Amino acid sequence: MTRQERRRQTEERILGAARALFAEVGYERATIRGVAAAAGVDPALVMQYFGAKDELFRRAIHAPGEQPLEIAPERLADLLLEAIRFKLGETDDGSLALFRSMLTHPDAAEHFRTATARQVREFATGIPRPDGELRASLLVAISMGLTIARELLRLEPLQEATPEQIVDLLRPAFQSLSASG
Amino acid sequence: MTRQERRRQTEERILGAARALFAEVGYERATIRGVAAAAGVDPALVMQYFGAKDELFRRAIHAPGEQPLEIAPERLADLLLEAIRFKLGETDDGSLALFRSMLTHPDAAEHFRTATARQVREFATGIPRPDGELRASLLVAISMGLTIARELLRLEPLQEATPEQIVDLLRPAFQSLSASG
DNA sequence: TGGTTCGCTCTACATTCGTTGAGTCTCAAC
DNA sequence: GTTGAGACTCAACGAATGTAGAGCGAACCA
Repeated sequence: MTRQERRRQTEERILGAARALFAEVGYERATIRGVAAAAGVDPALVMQYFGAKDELFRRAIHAPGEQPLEIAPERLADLLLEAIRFKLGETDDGSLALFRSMLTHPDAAEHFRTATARQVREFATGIPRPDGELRASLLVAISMGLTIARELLRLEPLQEATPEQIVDLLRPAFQSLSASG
Repeated sequence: MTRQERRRQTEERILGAARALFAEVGYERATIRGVAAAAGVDPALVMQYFGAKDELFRRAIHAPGEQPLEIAPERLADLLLEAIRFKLGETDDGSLALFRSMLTHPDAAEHFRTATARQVREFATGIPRPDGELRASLLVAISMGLTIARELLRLEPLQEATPEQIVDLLRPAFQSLSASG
């Protein structure tokens, strides 16, 4: 194995450990030393590779292949429900790290705000109404609340339910919010 | 003014400053020194009165008159929407402090979990169905997501909308989730 | 094979935090 | 008016954290 490969591999291991730790305890309680220990590496190396804790976090929450989903104006509700069903149960640590930290870490909050604003505008094009953006915001708020309650707070009834069950119950709600008529 | 009154008043001032600071920046970033400064008091006094930071937080999030609302089995949706409309725009710092910190502070998470579990059981009695608890959990998750998005993250379209607008848009969703038929 | 680069570690510093114990000052009781 | 209690402050400690710089050892290039 070449030197460059080994270096890249170590960096990826640190990034993975960081993602997991940020997702588990949030930005403030996750320490450089903790990340380094989880990655089997010296804390100074983390600094050397990422410069600062903020930068490490920024890299950690940056999901690799996050392509925007297509919007068919009428089937928006179904598409969103599909996305939620997919995400529930298999939410990636990057997103969880962002969710976990966005209430206490200003950078995380800002990142989420801009990402959400883009998503809201995107959804809103599928809801041709004067209050389209508000409806889209509610859709985002609802799915955010759902992920937080189930994956982070681990509320019992939600955690035990299957994604299909949840999505079925949520369908009327999403349809009424995304109704274009 | 007697000595006891003055003492009580100081304690209340500290508690108010703590509530506000916890609500603004969360448990980890709020410091005893910060609370003390906001209350115009020495940090040591905060310790003397509350013993530890954890205890201060516990006292800060303990809302004074939080009586459980009555549940008329059929009008559950309307009652919940009423509660949401009331809370939106005038959410107390104690609740915001709890929301802000519950993803990163284990004690806050535990407090929220038990409070929510009780609330879910309460709502579930108004939804006589096999999946009543799951439906109730979804209702809680939705209103939590709404409060977080609007009051803590301050997402624009949500913040600009009036409580009435929001409640109106949410009504079908709540009715479908709390439908007892 | 000798030198140099580079991945990586060791040690340490400065800051900030929660927390503590001694001390000060004011007010109430006798 | 003296005394004592209690509200409040001062100064400091120990631990943890982000961060910096020097140094080590092995892999690469000549």
